[in-house]
Amino acid sequence: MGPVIGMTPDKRAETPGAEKVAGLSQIYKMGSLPEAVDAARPKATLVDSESADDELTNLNWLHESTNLLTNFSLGSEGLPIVSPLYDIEGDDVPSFGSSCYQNPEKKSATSKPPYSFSLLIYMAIEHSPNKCLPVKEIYSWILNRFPYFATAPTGWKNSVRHNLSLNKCFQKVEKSHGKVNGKGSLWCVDPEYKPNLMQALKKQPFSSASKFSTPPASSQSVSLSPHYLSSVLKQNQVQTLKESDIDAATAMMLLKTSIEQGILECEKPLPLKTALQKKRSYGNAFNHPSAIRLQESDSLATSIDPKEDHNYSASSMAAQRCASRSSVSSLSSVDEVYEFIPKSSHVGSDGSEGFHSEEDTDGDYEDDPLGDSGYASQACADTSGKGQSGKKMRKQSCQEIDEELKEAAGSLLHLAGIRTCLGSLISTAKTQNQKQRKK
DNA sequence: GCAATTCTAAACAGCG
DNA sequence: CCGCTGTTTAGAATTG
Repeated sequence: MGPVIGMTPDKRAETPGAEKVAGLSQIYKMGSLPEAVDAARPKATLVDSESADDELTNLNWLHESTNLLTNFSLGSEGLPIVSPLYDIEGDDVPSFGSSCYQNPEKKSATSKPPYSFSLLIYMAIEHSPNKCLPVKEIYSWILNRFPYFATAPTGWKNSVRHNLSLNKCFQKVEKSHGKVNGKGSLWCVDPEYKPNLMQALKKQPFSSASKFSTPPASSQSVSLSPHYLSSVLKQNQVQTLKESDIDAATAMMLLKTSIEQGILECEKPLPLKTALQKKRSYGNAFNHPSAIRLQESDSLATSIDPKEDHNYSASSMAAQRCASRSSVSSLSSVDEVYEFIPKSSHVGSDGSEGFHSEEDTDGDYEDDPLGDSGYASQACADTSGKGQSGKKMRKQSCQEIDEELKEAAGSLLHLAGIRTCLGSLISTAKTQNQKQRKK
């Protein structure tokens, strides 16, 4: 987080919020003090960087944070304090900046959000009804939720754009359907990377509470990540059901194969390693034509991914590909999501192993697609010359894939819903039938 | 110490 | 021309 500290002295003098940030960045750096801490603490303590440092070393914050976790889960109004997560959970069509859940961020108006820009963008986009936002809307969402940026140096917008451009999690979608502002594009979250983003979110300070809190079963003190994930899932379900045309044929295939093999299978508690392997090979659970088609498209898309060349090493993209193969399934079952979270959260400190096992043969997996850290890998990217055109091609195919994914996911989700709904009906009908036969 | 990650700054081009 | 958007590069700080 040091960049602010790393600002040149003159720049720091220029920027009004800089001195605040310098102190607060210590808190941010910790990555363990959620904004709830800000809310529960006197602001003076926050601004005092020295005391923050002390707390860093003497671990008092840990004790505090355990207390704060209560507040963290439940706000004063009985609402989860982590509004972005809560929001996604609560509303299909989120309202911006007007509801009660905007307060938590505003409580920490002077503190830098404990989210990376990637996650901020992700949350902003996920909050949008269409899961697509122009840059301006992303700005405003962030501003709305994290007023810190209102006083922060304007460079953060540059950082947002920088992230959008460089981060392969975000796709640029040309405004084709008569959007109002002719300027700029819409930005969406690449569905391939949603699981990764969610995992990254899980790794954030807020969701680190899940490490302390009880499993999701405990209703009110439920960990946030499952909340978030399930809420995103719910939203995706609604979204896909609304937006996608459900291919009946595909649906039947899904009903016969994927659901049986995938969802049913994933409902069983699995050993960690098995679960992880299943995660990796989830594409296998979708061994129906459309799934195969998707996989093919997937590999096609990723194979021409210029970002892969530019931003990330091939090995990391292999991880992305692998993760992406499970993206549909990752969002297709709450059970699976829930199954995944606690395990991944205790697999490793960063939970990165959540998407793979040590036995991976697809390459060296890297779980975090969020960074713009590809700079280093540029050195080994000998195909970086593909540049823009390749990226556009990739974007196009990604859009196509996105559509296909939506369709498939929609079909699957829809059928899963039908299945669960009809399941009881069918079973009751069966029992009734059996009773009649017995008579 | 090093690599990876993240953030910030800046330059530049394209577009409205 | 100006402002916004998007891309790219460079550098600094942090973290594991």
